[in-house]
Amino acid sequence: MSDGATGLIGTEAGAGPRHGERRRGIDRVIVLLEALLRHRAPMRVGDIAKMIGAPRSTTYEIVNSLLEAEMLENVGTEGCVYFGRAMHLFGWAYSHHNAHYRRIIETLDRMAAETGETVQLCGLRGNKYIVLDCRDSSGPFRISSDVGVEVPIPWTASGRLLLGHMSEEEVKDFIPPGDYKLPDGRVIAPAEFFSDVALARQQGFSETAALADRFTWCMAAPIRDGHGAVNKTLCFVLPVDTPEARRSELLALLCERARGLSLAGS
Amino acid sequence: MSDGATGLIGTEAGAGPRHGERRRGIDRVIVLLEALLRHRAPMRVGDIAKMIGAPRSTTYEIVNSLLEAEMLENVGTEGCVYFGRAMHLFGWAYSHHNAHYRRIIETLDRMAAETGETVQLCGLRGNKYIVLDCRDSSGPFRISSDVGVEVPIPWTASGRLLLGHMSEEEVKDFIPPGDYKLPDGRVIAPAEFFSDVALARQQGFSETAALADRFTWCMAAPIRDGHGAVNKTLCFVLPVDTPEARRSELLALLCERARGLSLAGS
DNA sequence: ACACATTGTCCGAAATATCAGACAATAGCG
DNA sequence: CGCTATTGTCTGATATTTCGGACAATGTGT
Repeated sequence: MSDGATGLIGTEAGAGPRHGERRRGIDRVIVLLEALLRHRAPMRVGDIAKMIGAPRSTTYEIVNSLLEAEMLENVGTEGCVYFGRAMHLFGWAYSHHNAHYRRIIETLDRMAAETGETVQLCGLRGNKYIVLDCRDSSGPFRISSDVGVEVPIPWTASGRLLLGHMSEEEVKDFIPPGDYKLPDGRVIAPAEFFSDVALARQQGFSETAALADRFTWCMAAPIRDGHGAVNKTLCFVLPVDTPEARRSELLALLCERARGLSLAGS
Repeated sequence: MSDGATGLIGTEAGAGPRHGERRRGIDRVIVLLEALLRHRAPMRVGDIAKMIGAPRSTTYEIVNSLLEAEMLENVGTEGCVYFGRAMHLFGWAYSHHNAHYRRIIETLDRMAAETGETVQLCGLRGNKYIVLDCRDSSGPFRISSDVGVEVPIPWTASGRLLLGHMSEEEVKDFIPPGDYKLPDGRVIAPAEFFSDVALARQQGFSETAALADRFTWCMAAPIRDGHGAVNKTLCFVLPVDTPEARRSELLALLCERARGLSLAGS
């Protein structure tokens, strides 16, 4: 999925209110949509209610309103709902409105076509890493990239760049201790991660191998905003056994394109 | 944009309530998002309030909540807001969850790459036509396709297929009389449109020239669901002077791919 | 400088949403 | 079949949201 992570990070959207605590409908809507995104699959209304800690009748009311608006839609025959067409339209409006983002999308398309590899646009969401957009390779090694899935930052090449503006202390406070444990049980020493962050900052790119996914090699380069800040990265996700010469070539391309997408002043 | 229409159809989302009529926050959210989608550009909060007929303080409250949730984001320096990153993530979840939709997206990609033309997935929204997804051509004749923009049905090749399940009477009642007037002032006779619908139903495809846009030729083929219903179409938007041989070739490809995307039972 | 318009926030009372629970219908299990 | 669980909807009173208006600050135009 993201910088090669292959597992769904199961975190319940458990920020439900104490029993009886009233919440505005709007806040319920927001929590419901977040929970559904985290779940990544259609859910029954009763389960949604349990998941977000809302009364069943309220949840039905909200879901029915969102169904009517096509922000949700019914899926299958067992009373499940998931995101609806309207979300796709809103999302398209978001991603195609902004000229910069459009350039990013075109770059993703071009790079995937030119190289036959998986290309991703990545960023942070809270204290987690996410893939924001992706063009999968058309080659035999297909990475299944889950846009929007939250992944622990230390698992990722991008993460090492995206925290470059933070001091060691700040990074330490930002990342939950449990996030240093990889999917296969290995643990990244925080000190090692901090020096990776420093190295990425100095080099202007970052590479990781077999962290989130034992079979992938990930490389990331920063896209800088007008103030020099890095809040998005451009990444390749490669088979771990990609020859070094090929990797060098791809890294050079990645850095060049990311630099091209960086805004003036950087 | 859609089946070649080149103008933004300015319709105010003027279904605001009578003054003083209380509305739930949720309903306000839905109306606000719809209005913003119709507007297609960032708006100031005061203007949104006017547009949807809501009190300014309520609108500020709602916008602030949606900003916090990243469903909206600030744009520029003049207090404008537009859709936010969370929408993109919700939309991606929608369009990549469903295996059928994923196949459609892949087909769009492939057809655009193979032909160098603009390919669209189209459908209805209420009594208007919209482009649901699109892959623009990489050639010199770039169609600017606005996914989500509502367009009068008689302006489009797809529209002639999407109403195929309706009787003449039903079509007549469904389409507002003003929708037969083209962007350049010409008027389509309803009787002519009805027979176009019948012909499209019989032929299993539809072609129009220079309707929504004087410079484009549009062809559409139906994607049938498991019950044989047509609620999506696959389209090409071509330069109006495309040679007939080329058009025949593209039409054959279009029909074949649309058939391939149609679900069993059709 | 002045006048007017807009922005973002705050306020309080009337309107009503939200909650917890109930009900009927349906589904699933032993 | 009986029992339990779940679903979708309905109910009414308390909690609180929504509305219209006000205020201070800022912006715009003459």
